[in-house]
Amino acid sequence: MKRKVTLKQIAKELDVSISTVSRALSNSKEIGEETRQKIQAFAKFYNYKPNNIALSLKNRKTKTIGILIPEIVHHFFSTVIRGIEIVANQRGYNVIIGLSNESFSKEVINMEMLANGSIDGFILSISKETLLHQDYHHFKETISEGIPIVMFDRVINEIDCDKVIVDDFKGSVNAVRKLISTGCKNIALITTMDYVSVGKLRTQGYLQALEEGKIHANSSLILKLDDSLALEEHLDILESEIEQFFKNNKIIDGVFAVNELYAVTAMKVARKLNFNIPEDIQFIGFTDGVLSKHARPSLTTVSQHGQIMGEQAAHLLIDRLELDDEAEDLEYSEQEQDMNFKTVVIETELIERDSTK
Amino acid sequence: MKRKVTLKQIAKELDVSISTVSRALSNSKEIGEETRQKIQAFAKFYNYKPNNIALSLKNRKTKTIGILIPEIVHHFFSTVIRGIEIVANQRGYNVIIGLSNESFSKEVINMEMLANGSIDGFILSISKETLLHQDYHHFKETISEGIPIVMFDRVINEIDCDKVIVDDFKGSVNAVRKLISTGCKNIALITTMDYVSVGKLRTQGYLQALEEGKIHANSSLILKLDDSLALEEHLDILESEIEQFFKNNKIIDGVFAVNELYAVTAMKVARKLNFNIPEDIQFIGFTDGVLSKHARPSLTTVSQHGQIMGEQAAHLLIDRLELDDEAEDLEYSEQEQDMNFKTVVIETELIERDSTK
DNA sequence: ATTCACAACGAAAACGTTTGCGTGTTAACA
DNA sequence: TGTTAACACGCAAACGTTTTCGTTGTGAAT
Repeated sequence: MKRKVTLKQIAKELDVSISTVSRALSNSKEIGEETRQKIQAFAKFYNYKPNNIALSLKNRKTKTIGILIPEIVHHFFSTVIRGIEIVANQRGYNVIIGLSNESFSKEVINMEMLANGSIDGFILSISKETLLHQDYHHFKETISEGIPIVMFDRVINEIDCDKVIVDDFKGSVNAVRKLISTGCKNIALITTMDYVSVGKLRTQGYLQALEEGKIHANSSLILKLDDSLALEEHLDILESEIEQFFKNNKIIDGVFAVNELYAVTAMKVARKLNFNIPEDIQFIGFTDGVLSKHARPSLTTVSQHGQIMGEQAAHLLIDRLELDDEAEDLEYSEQEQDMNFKTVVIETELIERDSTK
Repeated sequence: MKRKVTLKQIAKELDVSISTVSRALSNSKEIGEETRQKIQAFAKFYNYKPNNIALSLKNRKTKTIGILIPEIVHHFFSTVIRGIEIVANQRGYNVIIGLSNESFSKEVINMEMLANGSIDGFILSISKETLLHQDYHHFKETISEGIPIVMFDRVINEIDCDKVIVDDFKGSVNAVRKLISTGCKNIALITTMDYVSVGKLRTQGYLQALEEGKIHANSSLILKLDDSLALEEHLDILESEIEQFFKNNKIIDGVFAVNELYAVTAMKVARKLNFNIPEDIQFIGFTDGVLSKHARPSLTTVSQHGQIMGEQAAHLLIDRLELDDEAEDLEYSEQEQDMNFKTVVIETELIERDSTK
């Protein structure tokens, strides 16, 4: 078990000073040709690699970014992570992951844990519980400590930082427009309780499209489901709720659901009730995942382009981190006033499959 | 932008030494009651938290574990990560993630990047390309540098380290037994090229079960698919390959597929060919994911219990890390001979759904 | 012979901690 | 009054780097 070799050891072995070794390895021309060669050869032989932790301490930056998300066994979130990881790696950063599991306290704990020097900045999506409590002190504190944050998907206006979102409103409008244009007259909305900002926006998009299409919104065609129903265990309850909903509203000829699971489940129920899809009733779901692609019939969806969101978020964060660097060099840090936060909006895309005409 | 406060700043402000501050905060009774109170109050007020990087450097351990996997947009792998994260957090560790994207070089780069002090140990699943090349030098080097590795799912015997696997052989035997016991006489196997160890084992399990059931293995009933066909873009090719396979072998009345996607796609094709499931033909897939649960009909699967695998892997790694600590304290590090590596085998579970009788 | 420039290298500080050891003060004891 | 022990605290090293600021030694120019 050969422990990793350090500058000090090389220096001792070659009977030179630590600084000489350091300089030789960085090809400084202050060091004589001969010694440089010797040191480099020795270092290569012993596979010397500078210790990241020591570098982090010295440079006061870790070159790693913290990702904080509610859940990882989730197609959308894992896609975002992939996007972040790709860009981070390209630009020389690592990613460290924290899961809030939709819990406020876990979000706070994780954040504080990572904020103590482990990371240079955060990319995060807010947990439902946090959105419910509307307690954002941990975000504010982190930012005030000089650690930049980039929020994606589930964001809040209250916090000043870079953001990456999709146009939930526009995406929903487009989806419902599609239903209208293919002849739907009674379009149902299946959604969650709307304390999650994106849910609210999707509902508004639905209403907007109806209005445009001169269709009177009918509140009995809106099914608001408790969030816990999204959990795997309650699949049967979810189905029966939707079944009841369909039975109470036989006129439904189009369904827009705010997530994939709701849409696919609704399709399943509709088929059970002997509806023909898409002839009798059409379906569109928000968020494109594996389920949509393999459902029968395959589901038309509004794609959020998770990977692109992740890539953009990573770029935003790293840009800011490296901009901060320069600012520090130039002693500019005083001008904190106009941080120039950006909000990048990713265009959604309607992926048409067999659940619509 | 209030930068994080350090011991030095507190010391200066309160006109005591750094060591006094450090001791006061750790409740050392070497410090007088009064000063201790004063320092603690001050620290709390300024929200002092020790800098993780400095601690890591001092303690020569980072309290973070590196996860290295081929892909993250993948139900099984993300489930494992969740398991790891839960245990890691419980035991005071963070997780940092690297994706190899099934590429050998990315695996090596990522590994070297993290091995330079960023992590205390690895939990990883080997990329396909690495398995193909059979080049394992990076694992060996990492281990020889004193960084422990825990492998899961895709493991190799050649490397001495802790491992967490499922009994792919037994799981497959059970699955095929199930098919036999429900009357299948001509059972097909849909698999990948078998340089991935788990694929080979699953094939062996299939053959074993056939033998037990006195069924003569028929090589034309084994469909070996190129790995690239698993990619999303080639879904249609995948379908047509399977369709051809079915048409060439009309006697098939049971299908065992080594992954969820193959099984679900095969079901889709079978339905298209007007087979009744499970009356005419039954299906079982290895690996339980979202697809299986929501397929029509829902797919009977062999669950690998990814989360449990992750939890076990994390426990194995952290146990070893903390055991190493003691060893160091006791100057025991010499006895490197018998490292006592464990291989934990997670029991698979046959989750019966509607694709089997 | 003296100065000077330059090449080649070393000492030490700094990043933020923890900790072994040393030291000064006080109070108790003989 | 002198010795000592307990107490309360400071110094400095160490973790592994990078980098600023010296400090040598050598050859050339004056």
